[in-house]
Amino acid sequence: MSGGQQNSPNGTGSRPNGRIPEATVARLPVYRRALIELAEARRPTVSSEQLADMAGVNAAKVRKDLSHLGSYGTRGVGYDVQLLVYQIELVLGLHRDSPVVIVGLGNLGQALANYGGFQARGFPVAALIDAAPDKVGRSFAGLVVHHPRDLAGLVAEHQIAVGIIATPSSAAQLVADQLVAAGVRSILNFASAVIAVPASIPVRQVDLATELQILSFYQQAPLAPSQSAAS
Amino acid sequence: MSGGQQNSPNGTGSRPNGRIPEATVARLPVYRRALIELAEARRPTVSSEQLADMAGVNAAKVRKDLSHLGSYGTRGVGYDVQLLVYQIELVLGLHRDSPVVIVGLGNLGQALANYGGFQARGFPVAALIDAAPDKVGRSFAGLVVHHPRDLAGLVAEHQIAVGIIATPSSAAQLVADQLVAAGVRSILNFASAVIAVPASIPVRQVDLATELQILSFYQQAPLAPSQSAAS
DNA sequence: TAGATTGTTAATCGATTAACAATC
DNA sequence: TAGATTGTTAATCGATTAACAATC
Repeated sequence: MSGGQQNSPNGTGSRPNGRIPEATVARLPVYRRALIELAEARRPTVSSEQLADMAGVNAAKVRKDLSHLGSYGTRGVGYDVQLLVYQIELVLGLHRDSPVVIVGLGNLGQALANYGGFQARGFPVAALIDAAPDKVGRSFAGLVVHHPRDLAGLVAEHQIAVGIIATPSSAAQLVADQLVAAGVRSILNFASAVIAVPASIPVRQVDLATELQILSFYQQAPLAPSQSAAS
Repeated sequence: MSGGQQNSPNGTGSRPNGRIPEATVARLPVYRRALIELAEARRPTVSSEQLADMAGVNAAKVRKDLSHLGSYGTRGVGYDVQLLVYQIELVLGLHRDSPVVIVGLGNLGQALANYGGFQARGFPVAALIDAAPDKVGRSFAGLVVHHPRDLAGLVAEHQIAVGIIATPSSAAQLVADQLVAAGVRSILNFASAVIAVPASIPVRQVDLATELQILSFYQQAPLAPSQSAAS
C-alpha cells in the first residue's frame, strides 16, 4: 500500500486537484454500483446520507470522497445520479473496455472464464492461457486455451490490459514476469503468493486463505471490524 | 473499516498489549506464508529484512507488526522461524479448524467447493447450500447440496464458523441473514453487494468487479500503488 | 569486543469524522 | 423565508517510516 498516484488528463478538468486518495479510489466502485441501482429505479438524485447507507459507510465519508471528483452535488438537493455515475466511470477509466487474459485454467480459472460478469462490466475475457498439455487446445466459454508462448501475440492482438493469474502459487512469479513482458498494464493475482513487478504495473492481490485467516482473527475477538473490502 | 477489536485470552499472555492494529492483522497471514516457506527450507531464523522482502513490505513494518505479538526475535540474530509461525497461528486462531459452508453453487461456488486448499489450510468445507431445485441433491467434491432450510441444522452439526456467499448479488442480503440466523460467526462475501450484518459478525468482501475497476484507475495513472491486498 | 539486528520512539503521513458555513 | 444538504475545515485517529539505543 505504498506508492503515490495521480490522475491522467482524461476528459474534463473540473477536478479540483489531480490526486485522488487510495482509500477513495477503492470506494468509488461501491458508490458506482449503488448509483446504478438508483438509476435503474429512476431516482434522479441521491443524498450523501442515502448513498452512504447503500455503500455501508457514513455520509461524511461519501461527501469527502465525492468532493475529490469535483462538485457534482446541489446543496439542499443531493447528487445527480446519472451525472455522478458518469463522472465516476470517467475517473476510473471505465469509458473504454479493458480486455483481460486469464492464465491458469484450474477450478478457479475455469470459473472465471465462465463468469459472464466480466464482459458485462467492461472487462471482456479475450484470451486463455495454460501451460499444461492437457489444457492447451481445450475450450472454455467459447475460447481456446493457448500455450504461454502465444501470450505476447495475444496481448498485442486483443489489446489486453489486465492479466489475471489463476495458477498455483508456485507459478505466480513466473506468470507475472511473462505477463509484464507481454505488455499487460495491470495484474489481478489470485495465487497465494506475493509477486514482484515493476512499479508502473498496479497489482491487486485476492487471496482466499488470507481472507479466511483475517476472519478467523476477528471471529475470536469481541468486536468485529465492519465490512472490510479488498484493499 | 471501523470497529475496534481485541484479543481473546488465548493461550500465552506474553503479548504486550491486547490490541493488534487492523493493518497488522491483515499482514500476518502473508508473513505466515513466507515463514512456512522458510521452515520448509529448514531455515532456523529470519531477519526482518529478509521477511520484508518475501512479504513485499519494508523491514520497519515487519518489526513493528511483529512487536505487537510480543518479543520473539533475538537482537543480532533475527526471529525464530518456527516460533513465529506458532505465535502467528495462535493470534489468528488457526490452532483449531474452522469449518465453512458454501452458499450458492454456480461457477464460483463449484470452484470453491473443488478447491482443495480449504481443507489443507484449516477451513474444511463442511456443507453446501443452494436454493435451486436442480442443484439440491447434487454432489460436488463429495458433498451433497442441501436446501437453505437445512442451514441451521448443518451449522450446528458441523460447528460451522464461516459462511461463504457465492450467490448472485441479488440474493446476498437474504443469504447473509440466513447465515447469521443459523449461527455462523463470520462471513466471506463474494457477491457484488454490500451486506448488513450485526456488528459482532466480521465480514470480508471479495469483489472481482471492484478489483478490476481499481486496477483500471491505476493503470491509466502514471504511478501505481504496489501490491494492494484484499483488506 | 565488533557486527548485526531487534524493539521502540518520535516524526510524518494519510484517512476518518464531526461540525458548520455556504447555498440551493 | 425555512429546511435540507453539500463542500470544506479542522480535529482526531491510525498507519507508516526512519532512526537509534538496546542487546545478542
